[in-house]
Amino acid sequence: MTTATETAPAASARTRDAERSRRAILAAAEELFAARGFDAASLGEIGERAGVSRGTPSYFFGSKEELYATVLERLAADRTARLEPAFRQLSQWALAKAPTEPLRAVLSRAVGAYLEFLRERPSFVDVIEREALAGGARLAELEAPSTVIEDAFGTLRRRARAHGLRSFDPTEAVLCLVGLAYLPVAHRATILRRHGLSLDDPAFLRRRRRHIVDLLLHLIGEPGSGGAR
Amino acid sequence: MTTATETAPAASARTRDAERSRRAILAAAEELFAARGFDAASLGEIGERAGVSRGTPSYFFGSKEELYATVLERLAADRTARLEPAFRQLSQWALAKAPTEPLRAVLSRAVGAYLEFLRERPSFVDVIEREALAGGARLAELEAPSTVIEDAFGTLRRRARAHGLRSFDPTEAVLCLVGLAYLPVAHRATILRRHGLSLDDPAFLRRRRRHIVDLLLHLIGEPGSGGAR
DNA sequence: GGTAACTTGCTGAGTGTTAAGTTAGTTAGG
DNA sequence: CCTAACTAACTTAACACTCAGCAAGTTACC
Repeated sequence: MTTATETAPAASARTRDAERSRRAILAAAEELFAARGFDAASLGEIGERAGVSRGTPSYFFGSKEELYATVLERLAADRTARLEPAFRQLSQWALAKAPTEPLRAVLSRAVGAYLEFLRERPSFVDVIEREALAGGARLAELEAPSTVIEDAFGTLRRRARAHGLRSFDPTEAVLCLVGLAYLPVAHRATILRRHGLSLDDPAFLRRRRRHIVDLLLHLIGEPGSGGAR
Repeated sequence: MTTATETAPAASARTRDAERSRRAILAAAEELFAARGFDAASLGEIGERAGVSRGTPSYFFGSKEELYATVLERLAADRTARLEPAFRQLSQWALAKAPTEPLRAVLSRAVGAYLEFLRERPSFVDVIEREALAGGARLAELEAPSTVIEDAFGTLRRRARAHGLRSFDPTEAVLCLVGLAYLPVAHRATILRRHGLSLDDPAFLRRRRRHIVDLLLHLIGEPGSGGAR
């Protein structure tokens, strides 16, 4: 499995670019940490996938541990950036005196953003799953824990009475959303496959989104949450 | 960290008992495969925890792979044995012409059994999570896939009209139950801890059970599922 | 004494980290 | 403009370690 770089030495641009190398190493590390876990992902393979040598990841990031921390930070930042718009709209809906939109519409966009993010970035789910299995110590070291979802449901809860909602527990809402959204991604290779479902099927994702919104509205206590599918 | 076995050679009963050793090895292997995963769990440590030597696990189970397969089989069998009674009652409720109990009661027992099993046997959840992360190839090799939950919801769906239930999708019900029940166990070290919750808190487990039953009844379409908490 | 139930020594493969070596880019001085 | 001096960006090699699997040995029990 040797790469044929020697046979094409002058062709491809083999220029030195630290930023490019850093990014390539981070991307490779994210994939491999997600696929194999911290211990089983070797710096050699990370370097190989990034197109650099065995020692380069250490050269740039100091240690495997620091490289991993950087991967975690990038994942958290990307998640926040992706979810913030939709979930801030949810908070704003709750804060409005007379919202112009139905709650279902705003909530559906938030759930949709979450599902899309998880689907586009399965590495995120895998790394988080592995963190959970490892005790979550490294994840807890993150300084920016990203509470976008918690904040939105917290605001919604505080303004529940004003909108005729139940006095639901925001934590339960978070557990509900996360549980239902994570599972199909985390278990795409086991449970989902056993039921003949796939994350690549848009119809399944649409159903799942509507389903989650339905359950959340029921939990939150939106009056019109029952009825036909 | 050497054990002081040499200083007390004759005292403890060091009798030879193949069946006892097998069981001890299986238990140790389950714990370590759950805690560290297939690759990172070493046969040496498994032997140490089981009170035998490095080579004994291989002696009894041939290879690490076969030992792992045996652990998987035992987990699946234990799960089936534990869930079958409660979920069969659910099927029987659906098959009955005029059930004497409300659906909520039977469903609550089934959900309760599932939650209790997961809580008592976190190794089960961890091993399954690791299987999902590893692609689930080894899990798929199991000959007895254990469809207790699927069967119950399938029967319920087939008899839905007779009980005034919605024509719900049984797979969605499974995903809902599994997602909501797995998450708190799988992420006990991350999400749960961050929200100050613990699986050791009986009140939390009771709330969770009621919550899951509520959402399932809503999904299934039980008319009286709404209302006060 | 014979066999099942183990234990111990060995081997080859693979790991993270470090240190030394090498090469490409950059810049200052003429 | 040109080139020598310098620095940043890597590569290669070595070290100390762990592991699974095998083979050979040892011990306990019928």
